Amino acid sequence: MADIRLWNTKTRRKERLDPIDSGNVRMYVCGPTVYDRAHMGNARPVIVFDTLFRLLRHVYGADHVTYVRNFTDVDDKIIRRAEESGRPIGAITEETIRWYHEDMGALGVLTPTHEPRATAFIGEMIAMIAGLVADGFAYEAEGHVLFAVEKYAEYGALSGRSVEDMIAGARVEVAPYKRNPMDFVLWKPSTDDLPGWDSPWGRGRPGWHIECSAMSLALLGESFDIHGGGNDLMFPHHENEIAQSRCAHPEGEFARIWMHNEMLQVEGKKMSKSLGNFFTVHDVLEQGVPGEVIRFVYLSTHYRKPMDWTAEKARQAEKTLRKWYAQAAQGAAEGKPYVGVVNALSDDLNTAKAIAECHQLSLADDVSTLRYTLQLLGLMEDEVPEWAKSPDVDLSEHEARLAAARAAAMENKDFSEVDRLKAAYLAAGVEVRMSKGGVELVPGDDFDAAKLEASI
RNA sequence: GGCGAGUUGGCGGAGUGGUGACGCAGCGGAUUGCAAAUCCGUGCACGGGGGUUCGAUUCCCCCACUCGCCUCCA
Repeated sequence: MADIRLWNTKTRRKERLDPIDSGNVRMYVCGPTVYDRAHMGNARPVIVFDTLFRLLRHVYGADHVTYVRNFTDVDDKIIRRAEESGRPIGAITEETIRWYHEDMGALGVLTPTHEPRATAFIGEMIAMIAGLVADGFAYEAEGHVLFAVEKYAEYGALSGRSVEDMIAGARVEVAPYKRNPMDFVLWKPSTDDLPGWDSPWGRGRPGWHIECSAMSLALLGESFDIHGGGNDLMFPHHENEIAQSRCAHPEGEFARIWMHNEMLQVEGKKMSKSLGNFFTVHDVLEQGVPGEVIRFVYLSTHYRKPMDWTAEKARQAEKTLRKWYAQAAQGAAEGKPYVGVVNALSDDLNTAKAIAECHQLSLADDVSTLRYTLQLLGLMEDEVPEWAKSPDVDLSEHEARLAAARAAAMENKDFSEVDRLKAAYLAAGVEVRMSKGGVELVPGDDFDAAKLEASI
């Protein structure tokens, strides 16, 4: 069995993955707040952890991995969106979840084992909060329930901060009912016009962080193997999750290995609406960039490094993928992924190295291994994607015509007709291959049948 | 101000205490009527300064620059 080593943010070291139960390897990844289309940045952790999910399934068996990625469907951003649009919250979240599945599916992302919605686990959240209050880790104040960070000595360990330092930074929300400025909300009151659930502290709704603690407990248990997300979540979200879960269940370990991906940039700059470089995944797909190309570009940078999305990278990725797909299409029905790629992925998900190994498979023309390796990487399913298939057209008459013209030209040394035909074919997106062996016409991805007929 | 990440050839991007992958582009060659495609070959880099070491791009320190987080933005 391959030895999987992963960088653990918590210990700041690469550690060997030693599953608590190798018959059920468990991973939790923070999913989206569903109020709008997923943007290109959102897609990075999705692709990164999907690739890890695929590796785990390959190593431990598809039935021995449990992957949980939540939907946050109760949140102030959603409430705001509902107020702005006049649409019901449920309609917004349902629509957004549907979009999410469509867009991520286009990127070759597998559906996780469980995709829990926060609103389906309110009871579990209330139970956990009640326990924290009962044990003195949390307190009620003005309808809110707050976690008292001073009660958890290791608060800040994940992100390398101390409560004192953070207070000195003085960029925390000022709220008079907080005992410590760093205390965070577990439960907050809802007015009648806002979504709310009955609780021991009155009608209200959960704070953001508690859902992940409650849902990971319900679906993965007190201790599980991997917890992932973007590094912007490291503080405060993950720090707060740890505090809640460890205090609620001190006998559990919560997550053993914490993984965080770096952020995405666009053409060297932070993606932002004001810079006009803000794209949703849907936008990019609509522009005609195939999902496999997006995925390839993401995989070409290691997940712990900042990644720059550029049009040039997409162009090169498409070129490479077309070449590989043409080879993979010839692969045998049975095969296995390349061990060099499995090893690269096993070394802290070195996807860039994995792609380099694929180049070697391509060079060696090992079409079957390439095929199953691309499948492991999520770059193709059973078949080559439609967009990468050659247009199904019969150019044999044109080939014969060009061959005849060429033969004649060889005799009389007048190549004008050959050159004219060649130029016309090229203009119509047909690749012209002439050699001693004969003439071959290959329709390219920009093949235009109408243009071909018009110009010949 | 605090915490963290990064700085490798023209571009992208791995990696290592001792001849620095791979891809794209470039250059040379084979091939071609000329090309294209393909194949073969090839030049080019470890931000700056110290230190440890027989030897550092790789370890340590300092500096510069870039970026992220600290505002429930992945």
